[in-house]
Parts: sequence; C-alpha cells; structure tokens
Amino acid sequence: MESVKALRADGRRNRERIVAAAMELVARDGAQASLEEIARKAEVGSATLHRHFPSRRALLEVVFRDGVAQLCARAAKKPGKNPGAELAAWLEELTVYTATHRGLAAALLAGPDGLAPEEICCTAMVREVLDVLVKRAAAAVHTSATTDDLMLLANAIAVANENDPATARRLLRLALTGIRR
Amino acid sequence: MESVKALRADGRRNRERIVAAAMELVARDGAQASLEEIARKAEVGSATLHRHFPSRRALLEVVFRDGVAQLCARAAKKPGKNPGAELAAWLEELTVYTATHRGLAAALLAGPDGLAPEEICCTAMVREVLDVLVKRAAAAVHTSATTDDLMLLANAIAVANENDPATARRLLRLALTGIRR
DNA sequence: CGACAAACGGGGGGTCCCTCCATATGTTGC
DNA sequence: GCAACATATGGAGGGACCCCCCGTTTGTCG
Repeated sequence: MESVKALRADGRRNRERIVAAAMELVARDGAQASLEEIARKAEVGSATLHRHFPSRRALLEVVFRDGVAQLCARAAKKPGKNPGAELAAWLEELTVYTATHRGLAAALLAGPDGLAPEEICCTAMVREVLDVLVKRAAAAVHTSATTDDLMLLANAIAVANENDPATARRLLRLALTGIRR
Repeated sequence: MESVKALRADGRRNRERIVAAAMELVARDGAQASLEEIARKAEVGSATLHRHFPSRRALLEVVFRDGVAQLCARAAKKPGKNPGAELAAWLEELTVYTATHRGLAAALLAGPDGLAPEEICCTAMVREVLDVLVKRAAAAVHTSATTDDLMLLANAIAVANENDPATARRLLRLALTGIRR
C-alpha cells in the first residue's frame, strides 16, 4: 500500500527541499511556477527534481496534498441537523481555500495527467468528501446537480478568482442560491 | 475613430495571414498557442508577428473580435416580454460560445494587459451587452448579482469547461436557478 | 570496509518569447 | 517611369524554460 519505496536518506532530504521550495514559488507564481527556479531554490539539480516528480502535476499534487487533506478533515464527520447547510458551508470553504492557494484549482481541474492511479490524490479526496455531503443533503439539492457538477462549479469559480477569495465566495453563494429571485 | 493607420499593402496582407493562422492554432491549442508556430504557419518572421501584435493578448483580441461581435449582435435589441429569460438565454449563449472557442475565456478573463484602451474590445463588448440585459431584467435578478458577477460566473464556467459546452451549459443553468430546491 | 545500487547534477538539445538591425519593398511626388 | 523615403520584413541572437543523458558521487548493507 505504501508507495514510498524506501528512499535513500539523501533522496528523502532532497525531495523535502524540493517540495518546500515548490510551496513557496507556487504560492508566488501559481501553477506554472518555473521548475528550474524551484530546483535552484532547493539547491538541487533540475534532473533531481524531474526524477522525484516526473510531471509538474505530480509535484503540485504533493505540494497541496496536506492542505487539502486538512480541508477534507474539516468536513462534518456525521450528518448534523441540516445537511444542506453543511454541504453549502463546506463548498464555500473549499472554494475560498482553493482561491487563496494559487495553482490548486488548476491542479484539481486538470485531468489525470499520467499520474499513477493511487497518486491522483487531491481531486479524489475532495470528490469523496463532497460525495458524502451530497448524499446526505440529497433532499435539499436539485436532482440534476451531481457531485461532479458541484466540484466543477466550485473549481471554476475558484480558478477564475485566484487571489480574490471574497469574490469567489460571493459568486459561489450566488450560484448556490440562484441568480433569479 | 479608425485605428487603422493606412497600413502598407504588404503589411495588411501579412496581418491577415497572421490572424488566419492564429485562428487555426488557437482553436487547436487554446490561448497559449505558440506564437512562433503561428508565425511559421503564416509564413512570416516572428518579428513581423510581434510588430503587428505587441502582446499575445492583442492577437487574441483580434482573433475573437468578429465572433464576439456577432454574438453580441444576437442579443435582443429591445426588451421583450420576459427580460429575465432573455438575460438567461444570452448568458447561456455566451457561455456555450466561450466554451467552444478555446482561448476566448482566458482572453476575456485576463486583465487589460497593456492594450490601448480602445483596443480592449471583446470584454467591453460583452460587458456592455450584459449590462443592458441586466438592467432590463433587474426585477427578476437578485440585487446582489452585478453585471460583473454574471460575467465572471459565465467565464469561470466556460474556462473550466473548454471543449465541453454541454457541461458548461448545464452548470450555468444550475447556477442560474440555484443548487438548492 | 568494500562493493553495489541509488541518487546526483552539469550540460546539451529543443522550444519559446522577444528585440535589434541590416535589408528589401511599397508608395509618392516629380 | 523613377528616384528617394518611409514602411515593413526576417534572420539572428539573448535569455528562459523543460526535459533527458550519462559520468560521477554517496548512502547502505553485508
């Protein structure tokens, strides 16, 4: 089950340096931060970076994994009295989080770019949480709205408003309640 | 009013070749099609491309201008009996159009990237049409939803679903009517 | 402590964006 | 028609990027 293949000590250290550098630069430059600059900042040859992370996507996945996991953990474990409101609240949290973390939306949105199946993590985690919340709130949600729809919508809003979480939140609320009155 | 500064005959011809090539390659590769490849396909030096279009944005603007203008012209000129439905219909048309034309959403979404004020065309055209429709439909729309909100929302959905207009349309409808029931 | 596998990183190839400048070519007035 | 001038051209080159090859270094384990 563990995908970690007993890295050598230095390998492990470099991998961590790379991820740390990537977190900084992705925060600054978004999803297409320069891989070479990341390598430079990590004081590592570019080949090393590519050996650890065969694709940009793979690196982003690791950069965001922890944060997304925490976000997912923050979802209500058991159904409360108002599943609809809980779904809405978490969707909002997701959107704001994604909008405040440059590059995350792009990473979530992108198709499985040749990642090992078990490595497609962030997207899967979010989908799973959302799926549960949607099922619980089924009675309060249009039948035509699937889990994927909600993910797409939240991501779309977030990716279009990177660095402007306030607007992202407002748009999501609008979309949830509907434009018409 | 005319921004065309009496181009020389060959200049005009080359400009058109570039736009034609750009339309093809942007359709294939989206907003970040290779400018060099566009120049090659137009059988033109890359310097020529950059002289005619100082920024990628300027080129995209021209590539999409006609289509967007037609789209805008298709909006109801005079208020009909149901302004709310007309707004919704045009928003849907906008979203589908944007989703089927790769790169358009990105171009519309991007800030005014050093374009001459009069050249910021597509975004302005859309906003203008939308503004009129929103004003007409004011009675049927949440007061908290501004014209810009609707543009952002439509664009967000389109950019997140390039090449999947069916999904884009569905998401827009969901957002218009609201997720809850 | 020695040998082998694992990890490293410099450097090179390919692409891209963009600018400079020497050259070529429409255009216009005579 | 033609000269002279402004306009337009494109190749070359600098700087940046991504990705891979392969000779070298360095952990690890018997």
